[in-house]
Amino acid sequence: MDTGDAFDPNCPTRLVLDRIGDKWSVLVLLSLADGSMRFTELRNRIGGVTPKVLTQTLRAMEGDGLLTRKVFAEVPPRVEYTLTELGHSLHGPVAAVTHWAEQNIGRIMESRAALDHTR
Amino acid sequence: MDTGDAFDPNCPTRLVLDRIGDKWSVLVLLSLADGSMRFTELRNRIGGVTPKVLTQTLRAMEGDGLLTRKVFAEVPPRVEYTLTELGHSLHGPVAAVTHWAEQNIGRIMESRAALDHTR
DNA sequence: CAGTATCCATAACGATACTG
DNA sequence: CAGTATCGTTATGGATACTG
Repeated sequence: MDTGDAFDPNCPTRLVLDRIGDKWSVLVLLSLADGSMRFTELRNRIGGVTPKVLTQTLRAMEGDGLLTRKVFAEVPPRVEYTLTELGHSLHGPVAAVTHWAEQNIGRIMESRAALDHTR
Repeated sequence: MDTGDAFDPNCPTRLVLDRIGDKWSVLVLLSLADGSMRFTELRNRIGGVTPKVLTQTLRAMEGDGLLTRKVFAEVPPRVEYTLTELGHSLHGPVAAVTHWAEQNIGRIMESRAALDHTR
């Protein structure tokens, strides 16, 4: 089995799960899957995210090599965020989870409601 | 595209991602994939988790219908946690992500180190 | 346009001790 | 055995205002 080291505190699973666990990284990944976007484009596409948090998310993903940040020396400034090959390769697995979520959210909501009276 | 509603605040993606985003849910899921386990078994298998947090995790997953909690009226008490069909169905997508993590953790670590001098 | 800076609220997580 | 209770720390995310 390849799940053994998932219980190691230093395991890769933890690191990646921490990344996709935050609210915004997955949304950035899905947004950029179609192509490059600028900061404000991302901000508009992903409703509810503040610039501070979006910046944090982008910097973290850049640090992990999931995307690149390209600054154009223009006025007004332009910054393009683009998924790397590594970032694209994560899209498939993440899409599998989001697809599962869409398929099964109904059952989850039913379970949440149904358990109340048994507790 | 089926990613549209991922940007809806009430979207299923958010709910599921919040669940697998916490440190322990995925480890519980992976642990129970092989079969039922008792509370203390889980606690020993998943190093570093406190009883309080493990209980919280199990209750949340039970509420979502991912696992069942069966209490045996015995002395000493025995409680078995078992993955539901729904829980098992989530194992595949999650395993895809953990597998990706194991395959690509090396590149992530390299990126983290390489970016330092460019900032 | 693309961010930074500052402050704040919350909650996730952990340590420890105790109980049906 | 399988939790619960209490307390404390820290990390995350958000609101708001300002800047190169």
